[in-house]
Amino acid sequence: MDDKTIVTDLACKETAAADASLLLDWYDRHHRTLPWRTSPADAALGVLPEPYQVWLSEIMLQQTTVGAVKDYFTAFLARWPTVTDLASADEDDILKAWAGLGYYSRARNLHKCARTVVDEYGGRFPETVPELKSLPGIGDYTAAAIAAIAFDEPVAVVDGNIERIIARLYRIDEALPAAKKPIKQRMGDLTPQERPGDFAQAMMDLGASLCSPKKPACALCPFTGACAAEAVGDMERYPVKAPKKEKPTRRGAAFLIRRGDGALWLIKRPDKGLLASMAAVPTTDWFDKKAGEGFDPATALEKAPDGLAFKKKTGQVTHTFTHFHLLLEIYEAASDEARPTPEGWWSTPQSIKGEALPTIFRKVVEFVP
DNA sequence: AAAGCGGGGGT
DNA sequence: ACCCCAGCTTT
Repeated sequence: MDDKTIVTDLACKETAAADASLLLDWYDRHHRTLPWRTSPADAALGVLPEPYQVWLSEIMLQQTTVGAVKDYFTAFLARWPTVTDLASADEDDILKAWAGLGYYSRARNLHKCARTVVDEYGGRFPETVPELKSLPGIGDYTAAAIAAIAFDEPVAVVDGNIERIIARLYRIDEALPAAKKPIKQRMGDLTPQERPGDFAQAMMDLGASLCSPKKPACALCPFTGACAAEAVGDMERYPVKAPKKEKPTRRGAAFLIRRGDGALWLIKRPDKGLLASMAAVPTTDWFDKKAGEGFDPATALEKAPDGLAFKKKTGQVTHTFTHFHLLLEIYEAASDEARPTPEGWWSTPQSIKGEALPTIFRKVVEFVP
C-alpha cells in the first residue's frame, strides 16, 4: 500500500462512514437466540435457517413484537412442522391457533400461501424477491427478508426499525412514506454481499435495542461517530413522519346468550372486513358518535336477538383497534332453545378456550360486572 | 397516497 | 394518553 492510499484511508476514518462490518461485529457479540433462528454455532458455520420457518416467523412478526410472537411460532411449528402440513390444515383450525395475535387476514393469507407453495412450487419456497412478492401476504419487506435470511440474497431489507436507523444515519429530512425510496436506496448501498441475512437481522436487533424511537443509546451503538443525526444531537427527529389522525369512539351492545349448563351462543363473523371469519357473540352495529348517529342504550334491545329477555349488565367492555376505540354495553339472557338466532353454535365452558375469539370478544365472554 | 386492519408493551 | 412494532391489501 503506498502513501497516497494511506492518506485516503485516514481521511475516510475521519469522516467515519457507516460500514456493514461495524454492525456484523456487533451482531456476533450480541447475537440473540430466537426460536426461528439457527443456533449461533450453526450460524457461524453459514448454516441457513429453514425457509418455512423464516416465512412463518416473518408473517407473524408483521407489525407484531418478538415477545408476542414467540409462543405462537412454537405452537404452529409443533402442530404444522412443514409447509405441506399447513397447506392441508383446516382454515378454521389456523384461525383458532392465530386468535389473539391480531391482523387476522395474515392467518387466511398464511393458509393461501402454503397451498400455493405446495400446489405451484412443489412444496419449496421460491428464492427470488419477485416470486416471493407474488405470494399472498408477502410484500416488499417480507419478500426481501426471506430472500436475504433463508436464501443468502444480498437484497435491501427495510422494516420500521431499519427506516429509523437509516433516516438517522443519513439524516433524511423527507417525511415517510415518501422517504421510503431514498431509505431503500441507502440500505441497498450499505448491505454487504456476504451475510446479507445476518446484516438485516442485525439492523433490526439494533433498532429494537439501542437505536430506539426515544432516548437511543448512541454511546453503545456500533455506528457511533458515523451517524449524521447523532452528530447534531437530533436523533429523535428521525424518521420524520406525517401527523396521525385521531381515533373516533364507536359504541354498541353485545348480547350474551347463556344456556343452563353455562354454554354461550357464538356466531361467525362475515368473511370480509374487521375480524373477518372470526368467532364472536351477537352485537348491534357499532356507531360512530361523531357521525351524528350516537348509540342510544335505550334502543339496543330493538336490535337484540328475537324472543329473549335480555337484562343489561353494569359496566362496559372497551377495546382499541387500529383506527377507532370501541365501547360495548353488555346484555345477557338465558335460553335453552336448541338454536337461537342469528345462526351460530353453542360453546361450552370447556370448548370456549379453543374458539377463534379475537381479544375484544374474549373480553366480552369473560366479562364480569 | 391514504385507509383499513389487532393487540400489547413501553413511556 | 400516545407511540411503536421484522407490513399487507385495497381503494
